[in-house]
Amino acid sequence: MHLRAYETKCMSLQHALLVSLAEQEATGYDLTRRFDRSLGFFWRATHQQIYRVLGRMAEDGLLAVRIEPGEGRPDRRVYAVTDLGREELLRWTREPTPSEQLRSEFAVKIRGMGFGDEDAVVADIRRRRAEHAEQLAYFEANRAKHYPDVEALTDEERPLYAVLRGGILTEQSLLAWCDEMLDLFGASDVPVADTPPTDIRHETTEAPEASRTSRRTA
Amino acid sequence: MHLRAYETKCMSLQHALLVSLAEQEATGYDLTRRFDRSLGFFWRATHQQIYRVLGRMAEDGLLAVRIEPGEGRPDRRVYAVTDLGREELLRWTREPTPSEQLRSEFAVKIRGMGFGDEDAVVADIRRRRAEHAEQLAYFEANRAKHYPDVEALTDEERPLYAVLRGGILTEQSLLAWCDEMLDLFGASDVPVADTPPTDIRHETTEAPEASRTSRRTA
DNA sequence: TAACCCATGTAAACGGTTACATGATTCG
DNA sequence: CGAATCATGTAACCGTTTACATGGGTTA
Repeated sequence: MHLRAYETKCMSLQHALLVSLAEQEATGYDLTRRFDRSLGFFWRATHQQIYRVLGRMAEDGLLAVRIEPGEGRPDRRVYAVTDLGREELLRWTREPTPSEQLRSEFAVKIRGMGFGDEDAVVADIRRRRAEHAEQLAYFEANRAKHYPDVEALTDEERPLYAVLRGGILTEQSLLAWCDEMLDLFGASDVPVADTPPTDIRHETTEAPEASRTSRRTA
Repeated sequence: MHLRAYETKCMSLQHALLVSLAEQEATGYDLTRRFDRSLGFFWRATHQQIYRVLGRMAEDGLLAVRIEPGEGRPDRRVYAVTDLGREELLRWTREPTPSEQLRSEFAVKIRGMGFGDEDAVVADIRRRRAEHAEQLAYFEANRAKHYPDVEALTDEERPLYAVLRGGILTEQSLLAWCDEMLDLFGASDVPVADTPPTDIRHETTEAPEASRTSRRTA
């Protein structure tokens, strides 16, 4: 069978889909919702993109499609990983993952703040601090709920926990950066008002939860 | 004057170029090298892309071009920010910066490791740990050299320092994540060999505290 | 009855990457 | 003499985003 040229390059949505479908077969619609939730924090994708890539993967034999006729609504096209797909998954885990270069418009703006409205940039830092605090609280609540005891993790849970910890560490780091900058630019005296102490750690069982639409991590 | 549709959208390379040119006028070639260096860790761009965007920005009146004839080699096209460009820069600093969704193939791979070669993934974690340690050491050396005293920073230096700290915190966080995962997946007994304790910290000569990224509380 | 969910798609535009091309100068 | 530097570009491709489209079922 032929290999498309781009299969050798990044093409990561494909692998994200393979992982998600290896966990559980699904339709494009299902996957879209999964990407809106747990997986979505680390890899976002729109339904248009997902449908297109699913189609290509099926063509390439990585996925098998089963069509469930729907009355009135369009047929459900349920995708499952084939043997070839599993081989590709195995191959992929064996190759080194290139370090993604971080690309931060925020950092560029900080760097350029001297040429613009400094007060506005400081306000933006404060706004983002609140965002990161909220996201962190959400992750932490998730962790406390699903993985209360690190020692008791099963083999299946461990990778999910690891990824969640990645999110937590990332948010903690961004939050700490914002705090440091607010201190540096002399704006720490303005009350932040909305979020409790920055560093929510492990055993804490309180966790606000609050304004979150999506929950759960499958 | 007309506005292109995409000026209202992200279009961030444009702003990165505005910032860089506001600091110092330059040719496309100069900018390419700048993006390979300091600025490049937070925003990478190839020369092709830079030339294209520079051309468009000049068309739109954000930049002025001065042509210095070169003998033999192509003319130097030196770009400088116009008043309109400075206005755009000001406008940009006043609008909130959308949180960039992080997109990590690495996280996806961790999540899917159960369907692939787990040992290979653990090896990959170890490899990336070393990369982050190296990058962190580089940043930290940079900081020690250029900004040895936080209290003594000038107004011009402060944003540059802030951005560098962002890089340091990011790398510390990724490094801590790798360490945590190596511990979690029971591979910490394999010697890492190359880098000293995770947490290189600022002036603080206090206790190391080991793999922890953020401190502080508002 | 209005809004949202299910479920699929097409089309166009844009941003970014890679490959290819040119040609003089300087340095080891 | 070969490699790297200076300095600019074209062309093609790919991934991603946004807008638009369809149409029945469920719920407030």
